[in-house]
Amino acid sequence: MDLNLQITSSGSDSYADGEIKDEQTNNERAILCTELNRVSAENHQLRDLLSQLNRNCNVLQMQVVSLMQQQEHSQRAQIAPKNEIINGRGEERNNVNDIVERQFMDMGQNGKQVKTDFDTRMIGNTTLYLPHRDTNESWDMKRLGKEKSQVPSQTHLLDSSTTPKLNGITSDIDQATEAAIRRARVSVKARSEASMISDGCQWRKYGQKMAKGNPCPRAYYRCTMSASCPVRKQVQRCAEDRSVLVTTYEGHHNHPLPQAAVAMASTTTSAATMLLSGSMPSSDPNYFLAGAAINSSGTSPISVASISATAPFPTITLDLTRVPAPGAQVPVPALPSNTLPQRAAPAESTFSGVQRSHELRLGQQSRDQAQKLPSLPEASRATTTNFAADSNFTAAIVAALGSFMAMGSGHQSYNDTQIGNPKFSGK
DNA sequence: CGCATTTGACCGGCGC
DNA sequence: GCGCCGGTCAAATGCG
Repeated sequence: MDLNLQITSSGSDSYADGEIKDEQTNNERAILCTELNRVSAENHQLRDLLSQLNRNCNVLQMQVVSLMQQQEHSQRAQIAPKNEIINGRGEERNNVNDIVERQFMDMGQNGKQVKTDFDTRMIGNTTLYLPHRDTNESWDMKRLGKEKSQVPSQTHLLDSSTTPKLNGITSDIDQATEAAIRRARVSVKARSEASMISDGCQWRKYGQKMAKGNPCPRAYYRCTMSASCPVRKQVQRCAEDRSVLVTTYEGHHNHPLPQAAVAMASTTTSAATMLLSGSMPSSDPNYFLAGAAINSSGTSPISVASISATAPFPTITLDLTRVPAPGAQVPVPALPSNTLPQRAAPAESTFSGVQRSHELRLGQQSRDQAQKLPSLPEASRATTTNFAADSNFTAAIVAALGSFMAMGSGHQSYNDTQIGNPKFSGK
């Protein structure tokens, strides 16, 4: 206002007009810059908030899983507490959990230091160790179970796989172990007509080979969410059953992951860690880790996860084709729908994994036969109980299964190359 | 035109 | 040393 008065009182009108316009332009520019800065700052804050919410969501998901496992265990312990005491399984489990907890402790310089990295929360009798809110924790989630003195403690260590460092914890793992973990592999077998299962990550195909003993070509992908991400995966159709897609993951991500990808990444890392924990019997070439869910007839166990020592690299296989799980009924917190990848899904290229497996069975069998399948709660209870022997890995597997089911509603694979499809010519 | 995929070449490990 | 095999590279090709 003052400026206008001064200018209008000057002698040169044309000069004054030009100056006024310049001043107005400068003012508008300054205002716009200020506004832009404000919006940028607000945007930054919102992103931080969103990131924090995602982390909290992951933490809560894993806590729910863990609590449900504990609940299941409590119920079973009430049903047959004597059996465990008589056959000594209770003691054995405690030993296992001691090992798990020791593994966790070993990852830090000492347990005390590790624990001080977390806030603690009490839910019932369970102590939860959460990452500090005010730090950019590379841990998506850590959880320690009940105190040792109580019935089977469960320790869930979820390597974030989303960041290069684990804030003073990974730094204590010697490099050889880290290298070994990188070489450890996790295979996922799932029924899918799509060329690739949706795991929430973005992949770029960098090669394809015909592998010996399988007429279907093997495709090689690398993660493209970060330029330096070391994660690779191989996708190949099963020779025996070409409706089954075998996806093998290697390495862990060194960048933040979308929530939809967290479960799989966690599974990979947890499996790798577990594989190297020495918990598997050396005498067994193929050791069925867990998931020996007994079906309703009580005859044939359904293997869900197995460890292979015969493969060139330590490999754990999750066989989702055998999980008799209809859709969303698994007692696993399905990921919220808003965590689904944004890419629109075409009609047919959706991964349905477990769900499709079940649908196929229903399509091939009569209703009566289908009803003979183990009911889900029954099967999952057995699975959960057996998994509890290695709870570190349990939560990750369960989370991965839940994630798959949540994604079953439709997500396009990153590319639509048909692996093993007749129209696809191998090398 | 830029980017993703394809595919032949290349490399290293392993067994003989 | 040689061949086989799995894995990766990179130029060519295709596609939107």
